[in-house]
Order: sequence, then structure tokens, then C-alpha cells
Amino acid sequence: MAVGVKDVAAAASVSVGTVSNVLNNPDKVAPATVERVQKAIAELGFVRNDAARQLRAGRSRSIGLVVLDVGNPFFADVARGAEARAAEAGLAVLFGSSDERADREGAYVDLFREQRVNGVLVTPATADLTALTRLQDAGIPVVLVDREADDDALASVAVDDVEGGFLATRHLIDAGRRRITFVGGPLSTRQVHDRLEGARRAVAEHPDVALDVMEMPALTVLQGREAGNLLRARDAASRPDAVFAANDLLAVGVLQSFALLGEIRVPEDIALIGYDDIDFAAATVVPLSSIRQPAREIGASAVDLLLAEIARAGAGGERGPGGAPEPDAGARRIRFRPELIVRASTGG
Amino acid sequence: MAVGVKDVAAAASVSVGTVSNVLNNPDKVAPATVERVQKAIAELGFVRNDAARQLRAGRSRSIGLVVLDVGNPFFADVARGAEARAAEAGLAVLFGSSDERADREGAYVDLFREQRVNGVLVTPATADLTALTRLQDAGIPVVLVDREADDDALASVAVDDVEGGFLATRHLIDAGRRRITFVGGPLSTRQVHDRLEGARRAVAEHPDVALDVMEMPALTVLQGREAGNLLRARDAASRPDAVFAANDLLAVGVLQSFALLGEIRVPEDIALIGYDDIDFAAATVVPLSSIRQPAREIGASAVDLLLAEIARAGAGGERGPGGAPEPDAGARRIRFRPELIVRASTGG
DNA sequence: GCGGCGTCATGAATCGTTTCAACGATAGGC
DNA sequence: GCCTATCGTTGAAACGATTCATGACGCCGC
Repeated sequence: MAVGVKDVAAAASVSVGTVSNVLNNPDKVAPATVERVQKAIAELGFVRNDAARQLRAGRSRSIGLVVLDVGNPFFADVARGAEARAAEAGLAVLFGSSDERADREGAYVDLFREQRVNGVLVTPATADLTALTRLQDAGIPVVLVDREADDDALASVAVDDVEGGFLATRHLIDAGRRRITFVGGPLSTRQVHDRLEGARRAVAEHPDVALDVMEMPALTVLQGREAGNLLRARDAASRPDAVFAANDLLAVGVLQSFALLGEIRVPEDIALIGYDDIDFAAATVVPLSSIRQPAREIGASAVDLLLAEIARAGAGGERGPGGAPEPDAGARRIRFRPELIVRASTGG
Repeated sequence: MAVGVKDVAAAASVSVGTVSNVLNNPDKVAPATVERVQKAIAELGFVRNDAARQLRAGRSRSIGLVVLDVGNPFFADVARGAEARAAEAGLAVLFGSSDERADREGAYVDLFREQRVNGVLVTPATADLTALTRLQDAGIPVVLVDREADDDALASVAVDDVEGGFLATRHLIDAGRRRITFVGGPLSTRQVHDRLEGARRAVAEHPDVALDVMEMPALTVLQGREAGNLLRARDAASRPDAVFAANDLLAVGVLQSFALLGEIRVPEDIALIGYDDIDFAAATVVPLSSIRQPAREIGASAVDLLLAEIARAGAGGERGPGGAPEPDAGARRIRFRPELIVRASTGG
């Protein structure tokens, strides 16, 4: 039933070694032979068995990717970027979504190990990176996505969320706003924490600006609407004149709540800015100002970095104890800069 | 460096066969031995090499999934549903997005074949299913997602788009609307075509209702805004009193265009309904009526069906030419029913 | 005491590909 | 005409887990 190199070899009257060479080193084989073998391959419908190939090679031709949530457009774009770049390098991507649960993340990582992936890209669900560090020590390169390691143990691709928070808040201040409310998900989430930190720094430069924090349990549209309702419930005098939402989903919810009864006008009464610049941000009734993160580039760069790590690990493993010094650790950390996108919701 | 069964066997003072049995048939091994082997596994940090395992087994423990577009929330949800169900069955999912390009779809399918996946779920990018039929003939079960085969060659999970179009349109008619415009992507897309067909049938039942078609090049927010602008440009008398958009992204664009200048009120002047019921539909300024497709269940059911196909193919392959008759082909086609979700944009 | 049975463990054979040392043939240099 | 290089090809070894025929051992009943 299943045709293997042996069958092809027989059909083309060559040895199995030659068939293998046609597949992997065509230039080592005489053109006429190449053609004959390829004809046999086509006729028999031969498909290379990757399991055998990678058993021999000791490694697969795939990488693993674990993100926090497929449903989040930001991560969907990261995945696309990674997938595209990996495809260029001839690598397949094993994809998993942890739904922010450490156990699911662990299950995917275990699966990836069994598959002998070349490396793993992961947006960690928890602050604890020991499992990933151990994975790397076991010889499987790891690149953190949208997260950085405290030490230099793990490579990473991230966006400076502190700067993003700073940019958003300074923009509101520049627009003349003085009473700003930060609406954010669990402050324990690193992204939320950093964005708030950026906001604090921007406010610190202006003594006449007040910053309020409204902590919400999740970064969803629903919670955004909830937050908007809470703000609406206050009397006009005690409301802020600007809201900085920790992500666009929240911002959309807030916007919806404000617009629903028309009580609060955006941006006249309250200016609003979000974060992530998802495709929908430009498509809301009042187009939403936001902080853009280059999601696809993040994914692509993460793959690039992983490829470098793989090369590094490979070289490191082969060279003796007195080998060359480690390359500059700084290069193992890619940090993108967030970009302010001004639209109507802040008066742009 | 890499620890294999041999190392574990040595450490536990047993044979490799026993280690394998501990891994796969623990009940065939004496409890004391199981424990000793597992201790050795833990101490050595042994991780099973899946390539070798599946080389021997002849099959992998994974399935492939190719969707049209990761960026589309509908497909993101299909993927989640499939992933969850596959995980329950102990299968990994190799994931790919074709971006509606046949060549990319083909590349993924080839990759999956090399990986010896157990089966493939695919939302075909083109009308031509011969490649997939051939794949199935080659022994790899295929389940179509959001698409049905013309004949009974391929199993499928789909939603009846004709019925969905019918439901949406009848709802508009029931709400008293008489001049309906269908705004849709390329009519060559099966989904768009079917939804329009449903609309036609609903209109056919009411001689006093007129149906207009506005064909757009893509199902995006941007194109929706374009369509909205075209409608706004007409004088009020020649405008429709209802719009049925072929998906929610289009509907959001239309809504945005209408709301922007406040000229056209939704639903007072024009009622609006979309399709897919993505999470954002409930989150637009005027909450959007839509047709819900159970995306996650589609993904989950597709995996169920694929598992059944795999079992069927396995049984079929082992039994002689005079084996049992094929099971009912009807069971190989799962068709979900779309559901009307009424919100404010149609006066709900 | 012996035959028979059930429970566990063994280790060589196996899967399909890649790799590599070795070989024959052809061409070129002297 | 001989020696060496180069090129193309060969075929067997190797990768690491699983499988299965075989055998060791202990126990029971007669």
C-alpha cells in the first residue's frame, strides 16, 4: 500500500541512496537520473515519510507556538506573522492556545517536546518561567513573545508597554485633559501593569493632572461596558475628562456604554484611547485612538530570533568546552516601540 | 545527551521492551517494576521520541486543519472548537491558514501528508475538490468544514447558508420592510451565493417585496463602509428600507457609514442585519442583528466526524473485498441550522 | 514429582529514511 | 600508458520506539 524510497528505487532502477539524494541533494545526482527518479516518484505517488526522516535527523522541521488566546485579534495576527516567516524557512508551526492556563501551556509544551520541535515560541500564562528555562536547558530553544525574562536566560520579542502607556497618557494630557481614569484588567497581568506604570510616569510630569485607576476583572468588551456604566453613574462633576483603556476591547465597551444613551459625548465630554489598535478600532462609531503594536512583525521577529537561537544552540552543542564566547546577549532581546494612532475619540 | 528507552532500561535494570510496556501497557507490567521504571524516567528526564513511535506505528497522533483566514473571528472559533475536541481525543492539531489561496492550501496539505496525519479538516479555497478527493483515496480521511461536496465523496460539517439567508430576509420582511438590498462579497464565494439564494426564496413568497443586490469585492469592514457610502449617495426615496449584509464585518462598515453623519438612522430609516454573529456584533453602537453560526460546535463536530472517518477507513482497509457494506452516507454529513439573533439594528 | 498454566520480562526484528565509506568509471595530466 | 581526481552511484548502518515470539519462573492440582 504505502510506497517508500525502496519502491521508487526499484521503479527507477537505482539505489535507495540515490533516491534520497534526488530528494535532498539534487545537484549531487546526474540530471538524467534525477529526471528518471522524479518520474518514478510521480507515478507511484510517493510521499516522504517525515517521521523516518526526522528520526534519522534527530530533529523535526517544525516549531511550536503557544499564545494566550486565539480569540484575541492581536494574537491571531502574531500567529499569522510567525506562520508566514516560518513557512519561508521551511518550518511548520504547531499551534496552541493556552487560554491563559498554565496547565494547558504545559500540555502543549510536553507535546512539542515529544514532537522534537526545533524550538518554541511562547507567551507565558504565568510569571513563573522555570519550566521554560528548564526546557531551554534541555536543548530546546525558547523565545518569549510579548514578555521578557527578568534575567537574560531567555530570548524575547516584546513591545515596551511602559512606553505605550506613557504615549497614550501624554497624548491625553497634550489634548488638555486633566482628570484621567485608567481602566484595566487584572493588575497582576504584566501588560496591564506596565501600561499603568507608563501612565503614572506621564502624569508625574504634570502636577496638575490626576490619575484614577478602575480595575476590571478581564480585558473584554463586556467588562468595558461595565466600566462605562460605572462612570456614567457618577455625577458629571466627578467624572474624568479622559479614559485610557488597557486594550481596545475594553475601550469599545466603554464607548458603547457612553454612546448608548448619548449622555456622554466622545471626545467632547470624555476623550477615550485604547491599546493594540486591532482592526476594529478604526471601525467603531467614533473611531478609536489607540496604541499600535506591530503584531505580525512581532510574530515574524520571534521566528527570526528563534532561528538564531537554534543556530546558536546547535553550534554551542558541537563545540568543545573551550569554545567561543557567547554572542552578545543584548541581541537576544527584541523590543518594538509602540506607536500612537490618533483618531476621533481623542479629538484627532 | 538525549536519553532514550535504552538509557531508562539500563537505569531501571530492565529491558527496553519493558520500558515500552510501562509507557503503553502499564497493566501488563508488575506494579513494582512500573514504579521503578517511572522513577528512572523522571530522574533521567526521558521524553518519548514521537518520530520513532509513529515510524513504527505507521501513523501519527495528529490531524491537520486548514481554514480560509485566521483573522476572521468565525474561523478562529472553529479552530478553538476543533482544538479542544482533538485534545480530548489525544490528538494534536496542525494548523494552517490558506488566506483563500489554493496554492497555500495545497502546500499545507502536502505538509500534512508528510507528517502522516490521521486526517484533515479543510475549508476549501476553491470549488475544485479533486485534490482533496485524491487525498482521501490515498487513505487520509478528509472532512470539509463550512462546505459540502456535490457528491457524497467527502464528509462535511456545514451550516445551511440558504436557510440563514432565508431567516435573515424573512425577519426583515416580517418587520415590515419592503425594499431590501443584499450587500455581498464576490458572488462566486459559495457562502455569499447561498445566502443570497436564501434571500431570494424569502422574497419570492412576498410579491410586494423587492430585492436588490450590491456586489462588493470582499467581505471586510472597509468594503462595508464603501457600500454604505454608495447607499447614502442616493436620494432618500430610492434607498432601500433594509439591508442584509453577507457578513458582520460588512454590516459593521455599513453601520459606520450610516451613523457617521447621522443622516440615516438604524433601524428607523434602514434596518440592518449581518451574518456570523461574531462577538463584536453585540458591541456595535446599534447592536447588530445577525445570523448565528455555532462556530465552536462546527469545529468540534468536524473532529468527531473525522474520528469516525478514521475508524471507518481503518476498518475498511483491514477487511477483505467482501466486507460489510458502507455505513449510511447520510451520517457523514452534519448540517447545523443557523439561528436568527434579533438586536436593535432591526428594531428588536 | 510432574504436567500445565498464567504472569512477567526479554531482546531481536522492524518501521522508512538519511548518511557515509567505498567503489567503478571517466577524464585529465604527465 | 599510468596515476590521480572527480563524479555518480551503491548498499549497509543507524536513528529510537514498538512488537512479538520466546522463555523463565512460580504456583496449583493430581
